[in-house]
Amino acid sequence: MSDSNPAPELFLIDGNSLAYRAFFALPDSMATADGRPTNAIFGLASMIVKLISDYRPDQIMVAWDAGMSGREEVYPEYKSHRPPKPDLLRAQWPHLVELVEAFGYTNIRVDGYEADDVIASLVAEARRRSIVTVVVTGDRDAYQLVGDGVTVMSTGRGISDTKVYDREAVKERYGVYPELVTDLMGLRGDTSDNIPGVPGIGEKTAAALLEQFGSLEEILANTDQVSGAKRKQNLVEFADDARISKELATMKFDIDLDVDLDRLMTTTPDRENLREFMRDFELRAALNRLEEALGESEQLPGESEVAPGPTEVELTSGRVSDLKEGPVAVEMHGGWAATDGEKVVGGTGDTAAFIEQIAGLPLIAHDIKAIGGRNGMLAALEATEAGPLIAHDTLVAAYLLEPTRRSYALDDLAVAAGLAPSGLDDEDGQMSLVTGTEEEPAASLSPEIAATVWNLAGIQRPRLEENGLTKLLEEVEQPLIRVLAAMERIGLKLDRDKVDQMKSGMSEAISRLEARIHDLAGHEFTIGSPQQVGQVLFDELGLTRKRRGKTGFSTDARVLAQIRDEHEIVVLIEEWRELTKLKNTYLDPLPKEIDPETGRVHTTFVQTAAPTGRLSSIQPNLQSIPIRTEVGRPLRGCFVAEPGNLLVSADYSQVELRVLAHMADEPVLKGFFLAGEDVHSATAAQVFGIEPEEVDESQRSKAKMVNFGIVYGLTGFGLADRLNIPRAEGDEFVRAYLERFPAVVAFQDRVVEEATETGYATTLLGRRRPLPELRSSQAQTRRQGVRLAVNAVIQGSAADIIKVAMLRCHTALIEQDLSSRLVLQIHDELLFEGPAEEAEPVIGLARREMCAAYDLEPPLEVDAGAGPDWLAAK
DNA sequence: TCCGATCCGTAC
DNA sequence: GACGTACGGATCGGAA
Repeated sequence: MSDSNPAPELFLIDGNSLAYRAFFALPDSMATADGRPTNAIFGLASMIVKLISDYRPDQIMVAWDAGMSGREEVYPEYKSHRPPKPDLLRAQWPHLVELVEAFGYTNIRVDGYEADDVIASLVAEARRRSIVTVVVTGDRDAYQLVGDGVTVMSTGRGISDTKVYDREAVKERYGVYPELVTDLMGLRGDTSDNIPGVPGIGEKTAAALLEQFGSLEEILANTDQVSGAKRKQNLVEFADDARISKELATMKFDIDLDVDLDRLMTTTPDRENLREFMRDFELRAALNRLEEALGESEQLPGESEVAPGPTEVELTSGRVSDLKEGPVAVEMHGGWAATDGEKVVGGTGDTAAFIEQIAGLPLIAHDIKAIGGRNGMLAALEATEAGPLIAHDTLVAAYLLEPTRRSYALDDLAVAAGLAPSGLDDEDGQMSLVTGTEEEPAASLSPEIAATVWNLAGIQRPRLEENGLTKLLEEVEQPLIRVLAAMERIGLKLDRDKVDQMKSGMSEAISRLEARIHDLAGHEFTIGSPQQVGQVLFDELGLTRKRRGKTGFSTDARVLAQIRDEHEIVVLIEEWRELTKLKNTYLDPLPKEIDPETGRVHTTFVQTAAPTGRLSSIQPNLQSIPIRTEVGRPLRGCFVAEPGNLLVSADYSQVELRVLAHMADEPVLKGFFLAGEDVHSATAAQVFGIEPEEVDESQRSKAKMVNFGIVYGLTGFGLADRLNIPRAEGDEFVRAYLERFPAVVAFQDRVVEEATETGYATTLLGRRRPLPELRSSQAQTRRQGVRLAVNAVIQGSAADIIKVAMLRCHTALIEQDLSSRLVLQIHDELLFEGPAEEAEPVIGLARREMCAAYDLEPPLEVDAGAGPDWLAAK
């Protein structure tokens, strides 16, 4: 917008558009403490606050859909493929209207009409009264309204990035002026509204044609002059579609609104009402910004925990010693910077000196493990006399507060907390500075980042406290950062020669399989394409279709196993899949991960990936190295100890079932473990009502699946599907199991009840997973919530336990002056490497520390072994 | 050419 | 129409 434009007076918001945008842009985990979803409410509130803060408008009006404006009569398919409103959005819908009321602004809906037509008619009215108007929407049709005192503020991917379009901006973006926007839409269509347009004509082509001919009708009248035979033909063939599409995209300016704009322009917000509403929905950040914008800093009860800290960043010097005593927020991307909450110090060079200075200080940082890479800040601090002291990691804290967040990028967290973004781009967890400019070199952002980290930490502290997460953070997750960093640094040796040996002959074997498969199919096809495999198996060869997915019939391993006898091609495809999987996923990529510096592979553990509390492993993922099949298992043997060293593997026996027995206080299940019985056989004996010694392998295997299923939130249907038995039998199994273990049922009920009540499931160590699903109006979603709740508690508690075990093992190794070290964690297994002579003591140490990690009833048990490679160690 | 959705398969 | 949690490879189709 140019400077000469007068200040806007009226903002017209397309409520439907904004609500949907906000809903999909913001995490659906966003909810009040009692579990009511708020992401759309927050998004709309934020937008209104932004408008107030940036423009001080005289009036804001929000229009809502109340029909289709008759478009469905012109074109029955209009918006017909839209999925129904998601439950979590539906739940918020009435409150969106309330929100606008609480602001004291006007909701407007006209029966039978869509929001954008209401807006168009309001725009017409505003024009007549010379009111400068901004239309706020994510709907691109609205550009037709631009001009003559009217602009369109368009919301982008996030709700916060907006752009205001005037005539020239529309032309620049779409290649046409506003009056031709509907012609453009007619040509290109709009998939989101199910408007067809002309095939093969996209935005660029449409704009070029309009440039050339002047209008849609001119184009359609002169198709003979259009270049390209196919395009010409399509224009003739789909001319009517284009006309209908244009009509559908054309907004109605002539709805009888029956509103007195002049009177509405003078309404004022009721502030107390608004505060009450925002408090109820816990929209702290939006409220804070509003208060700030309105220059009223009066604090609300319970809202006094405002972050201290530097709001303006000004470098005072380049020495950390100029900071006062206490925690410092540190940053080291590009340049370096540190702040004590009052002043910020920073510089560009000599990070080594900086590290020296912060050693031993309580540090606040965002993802300290990643700062400077694997041999970065933490490694350097470990090498100093005083070592690192992690007082607060904003990444890990954010994860405990909101374990289902999609993004933990610093600026996303900052913005969500109501802070100004720092300008850092750490989308993929790898922080990098946004592109600097000539005047503003990128490195100069370090001070802003440090200040943002400090402020964010200040907001997180009281929230952690309120949610009982401080102890978990300070005693488990943050200490674990150093352990994980050490594991990543040490890495694990991969024997390249052994991998090459496994690979030898594999390409030839795959080629032979391919040739035979094509031969049997009678033609060549892409075996790697499930779609084409499905066509060959089901359409051409007529084999039995089992399950179907979104796009076609499934060809996954379980289906293939079931139709193995119907045609010899099936086994060949199974073999081809197994070999190509092994080669493409492991044998080919893994050797590339060997670091030339160390000769070892160094995974990265992600502490914030799984909402249950589990770790994940990436680049490479060493938590999914094959072990179950003959073909894959030898790969474990390729991971070896250095000469003179051994690997020690120690894994919990049935940790999740023990956690279940403990938490459910289930006497029979506990009895199995206490008596040292085979839990699956014992379960089978119970469920089938026979003696343990009578249990056959098939019965044991079924009981095993049930046991696993319980941990995952068993259903009869799911079990039947997996055991390949009728639905009724699956139900019967589940019924028989639950009848024998009534305490398990009580436990599940308890978990679900508590989670429904509080909005989250809680593990042994107080880790929380929000479960908005349980409050859904849809039964299917609620059932999913039940499964998630049960699983979050069991899997999450097991994750808690092994994290404690890792800390204990790490500490014990150092205290006992052993040089063996942890190298991997695979959920219930710890892998160590060290001198061969330490193997026995390390096995003992691992057993002790892992068993002592948590006092369960039945107690934890550990199997451990040592060997020159990972396969031999188990 | 790139990116996201989908399917699939590996681990626990 | 998934009984949970991950990561990663391949294909495919749409957008650029």
